Formats: sequence, C-alpha cells, structure tokens
Amino acid sequence: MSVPTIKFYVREGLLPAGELTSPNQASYGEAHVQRLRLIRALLDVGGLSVAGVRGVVTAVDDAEQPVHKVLGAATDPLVPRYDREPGDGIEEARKKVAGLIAARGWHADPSSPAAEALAVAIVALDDLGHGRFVEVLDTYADAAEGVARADLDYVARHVAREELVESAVVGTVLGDAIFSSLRRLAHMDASDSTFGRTTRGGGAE
Amino acid sequence: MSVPTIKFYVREGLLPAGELTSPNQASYGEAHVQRLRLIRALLDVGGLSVAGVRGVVTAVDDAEQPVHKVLGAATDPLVPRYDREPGDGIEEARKKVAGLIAARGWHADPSSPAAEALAVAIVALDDLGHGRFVEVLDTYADAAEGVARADLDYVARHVAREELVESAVVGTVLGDAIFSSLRRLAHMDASDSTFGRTTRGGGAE
DNA sequence: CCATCATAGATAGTGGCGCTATCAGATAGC
DNA sequence: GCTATCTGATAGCGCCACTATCTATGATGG
Repeated sequence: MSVPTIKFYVREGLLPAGELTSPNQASYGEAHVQRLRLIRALLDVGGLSVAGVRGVVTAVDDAEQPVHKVLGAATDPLVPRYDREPGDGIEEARKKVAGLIAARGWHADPSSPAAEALAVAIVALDDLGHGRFVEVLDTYADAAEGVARADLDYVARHVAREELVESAVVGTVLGDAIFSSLRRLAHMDASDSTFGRTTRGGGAE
Repeated sequence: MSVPTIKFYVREGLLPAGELTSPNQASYGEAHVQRLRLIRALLDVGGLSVAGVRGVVTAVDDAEQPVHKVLGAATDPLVPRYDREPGDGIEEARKKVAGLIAARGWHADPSSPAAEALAVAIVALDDLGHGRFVEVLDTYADAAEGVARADLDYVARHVAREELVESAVVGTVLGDAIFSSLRRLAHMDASDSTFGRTTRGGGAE
C-alpha cells in the first residue's frame, strides 16, 4: 500500500487525514489501518468504485443517526445502479418484485436500489429467453431469508454496537462474494454428477 | 445500441461478423441479436470486462467439447480474479475451503477460481476482524446447495441441450445478481424488525 | 551546524478500458 | 449520375484509479 495511494484516498475523502504533529509529520493510528482494510475490501472484493466507497464511509462515519437509517445509507451504495429506459418491460418486473415482497411479508422498500436491481435482472432474464426462471424465485428467496437470518444472528452474537454499521457493510459485500463462490462450487458438484462424472477427480475446472 | 459499438464488439471477438452480401452490406440475424443481449447482460448486470465476455463467448461457441468441460470454461471467467501475495493467511483459508468442500462431499475442485475466490473472501473477513464469520459458512453452504439444486432443476425442465452452456452462463451471472438483491431485501426486513420500524412511529433502538 | 533525507501537500500525468468520431472506399437506391 | 448509407480501419475521447513530480518544511546524524 503505497504512500501516494493513501494520500489519494485522503484527498478523495475515503480516509481521514493523519493528525499533524508538525507541518511535515503526521501520525496514523490503528483506526486508519482498519479503515484502509475496509477500503481495500470494498474496492477489491466488493468491486465498488471510489465514489461508492466514499458513500459508504460517509454513512459509516455519520453513525449518529438512527441505526436503521444509517444501515440503509451505508449499504445502498453497495448495490450497482442501472439506468433503464422505461417501456422495455421494467414496469412489469417492478410489479413482480413488489408482489414478491408483499407475498413474503417483508418490510422492504419496493423502490429501494435492491428491489430495482432485482427488477433489472428479471428483465435481462426475460430478454434472454429465460422468463420461466422467475418460477424459481421463491427458492432463491427462501435461501436469501436463511442467509439473512444467519447474518443477523452473527451480528447479534459477535458485533458490538459501535461496529454495527461497518460490519453490516462488510457482511453485505463479503457475504455476496462468499455465497456466490459457494453457489459456484455447488454447481460444480451438481454439474459433475449430471454431466461429467469422474473425469479424474476434478470438478468443472 | 449504436453501430460503432457493435463493430467494436465484432473487432473484440465478442460477436461474429455479419454475413457479407456485398462488399459494403452485411446481414445480421436473430442469432446476432441474441448474442448482443448476452453481451449486454454480461457487461451490465454481470459486471464482466470485455475480456471476460470474450472468454465466455469463446467457450460458448466452442461447445463441441464435452459439456462438463465447456461449462467450466464458460463459467470460470465469471468469477473475479484476485492476486494474493502468499503468506497473508491465504494458505490457511485455502485449507478451510478444501475442508468445507470435503465435508460437504462436493465434487468440486479446491483449486478452481470459485474456491480461490472464497478463500480470498475469508482472508478479507479475517483482516477486517470478522474471523468468526466462518461459523455461519455452513448456513451459507446450505442455502447455496438449495439454490444450485433449483438451478439445475430449472435447466433440466426448460433448457434444451444446445442452449445449455449459454443458459449456464446467464444463470450463473443473473442468479448472483438476483440472490444478492433478495438477500438485501431480506436484510432490510430483518433490520427493520430488529432496529426499529422507522416508517411508522420512530422506534429508534 | 550543516548536509542529507523523508514527509506533507498540491498539481499534473499515466495507463487501461469501453466505447466513439472520423475517414476513405464501395455500392444501394433513386 | 448523384447522394445517402454501409463497410472496415485508425485514431481519439472520457472516465477512473492511481502515480510521478514538484516545492516547502522539518527530522536525522556525523
């Protein structure tokens, strides 16, 4: 982690400046190192842009607001934004999403970035000739509920209040990466038994 | 979708050139349009790079190989690549991953990109002070198994053999996006009930 | 005490990537 | 014919995540 890069992060508002002990000497503490790790995780593993990370850390630092609100502010930038022209089926997909949320009894905003991202994915699926895929949405939702429950459980057991927002961010981003990897591994297993069986102990390379 | 962009994709090897009916006239068919939709989905929703998409479509087009192998070749580029210096705990994480695969009885390659990505995520978690998070890995794996089963099921029911590879790619990428969105929605619900129903009567912790 | 060196801060530049603008040449359609 | 439009090829643009360079200041050490 080079010095100019760190200064770049400071300039970009991702990292607080070190405390100046003299005009050309600044001291950095453990908090700075921790913040750096968070930045790297969001950039590398989470795939966020610098602007996205700025949004996240701004919310994290601003943690005097009601928790519920800050959690949203911190995690909203984590989901990618799509610009959709209206009229290509997105309206319909949005309705489907709203219906799913209602059917599940979730207290979740149907106009949140996450819901919108889901609608966009459904449209893309439809465009690609996989409209029937929505049939398995319920299975996905079941799995998502299970995972979300485990996440909250972990937070309740291991996370102190003042770390809550940061943990939520980390868990959201890294949890996605983890689940995605596990799903891929499970696919390899399923695909192995369905299509490939046993060409020398591999999986689907 | 502008003409120069399409030509760019042709140059980059993402899209086959149209059939020349005369030196300055080429005809494009439904297959081209379909391929274009695939490219857009991979770039926009999947967040792949152009190079990544090239890897995918090369494998898709090359679908004369054994299915099992092509599936791997097509879906491997979907998982992001990380460069890790050895010695920062990645070895240990790799062992954990291998152990998990074994414990689950998965036929999956512990040196596959997906397994490596999982190891990297575990290291990142550890660096960020959430080493205990591995405790919930099993819950994640359960959910991943359920989703993977549903995926294979969908494929068996709705996907013809010649579309198999493309469907696998689409399903892998869009499935990730979908699950991620659903997980976020489920988080919102859980967080709402845990940290305060802000929308009606400000709870506040 | 003075030469050297490191650091802070600021400004400008670099390389990669996903397009996009421009150009000549060829031909379709009127 | 004449123009509009298409082709492929080349070069350029805009964004983004850094990185190199510069000056001023003070730490370091023989």
